[in-house]
Amino acid sequence: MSSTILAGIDFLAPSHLVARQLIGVTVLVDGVGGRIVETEAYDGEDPASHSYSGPTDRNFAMFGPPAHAYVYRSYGIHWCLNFVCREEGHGAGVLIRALEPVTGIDTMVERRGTRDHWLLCSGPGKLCQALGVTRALNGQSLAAPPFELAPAPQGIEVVSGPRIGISKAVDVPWRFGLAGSRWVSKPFR
DNA sequence: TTGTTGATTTGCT
DNA sequence: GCAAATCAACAAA
Repeated sequence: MSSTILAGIDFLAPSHLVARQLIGVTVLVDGVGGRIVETEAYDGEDPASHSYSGPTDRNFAMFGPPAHAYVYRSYGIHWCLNFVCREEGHGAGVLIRALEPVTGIDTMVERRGTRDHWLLCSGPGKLCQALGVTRALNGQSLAAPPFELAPAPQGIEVVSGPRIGISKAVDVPWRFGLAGSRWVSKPFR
């Protein structure tokens, strides 16, 4: 029960609220990670969400307990990391789109094969490669190793806008980012 | 410099 | 068989 609250965030809240609160939170995977600067929210009534059509072999983690990880393969090539929420019994989650590298940068550079720090985590696929996220972490609790979450600092400014890379419900402004951050995958208006 | 296209797995029709 | 919550290589100007 109490395990649904991590880093000061209640993962039982609606996914767009969780997405907003995740901005600025520091997340580490096996000691490698950084500060979240960009997220997107998805819920069970969203045509763009994987959970829209009910549980499948791939997305069952989204219908599991909140504050857990949902990892899926995108376009057959990349991994994408989500934090699971629960919204009135429907599958819901928050896609981690970008973060600012803080800890274990050497490891990220090695895994990504680039020394350009801008390209380490500025996108969901890159981020997962940099942090070593694979399907082995699907369904894992965010409260237990290798995950580690630290609360966001106070007074940060969050901006929102339409989501990216989807073809449905494009107008829903459920993309959130840290205002003025250069680490996002695409700048906000 | 910007724009377009290929790669590859998974799930649904 | 087709489409997808992406990324990076390559072509053109």
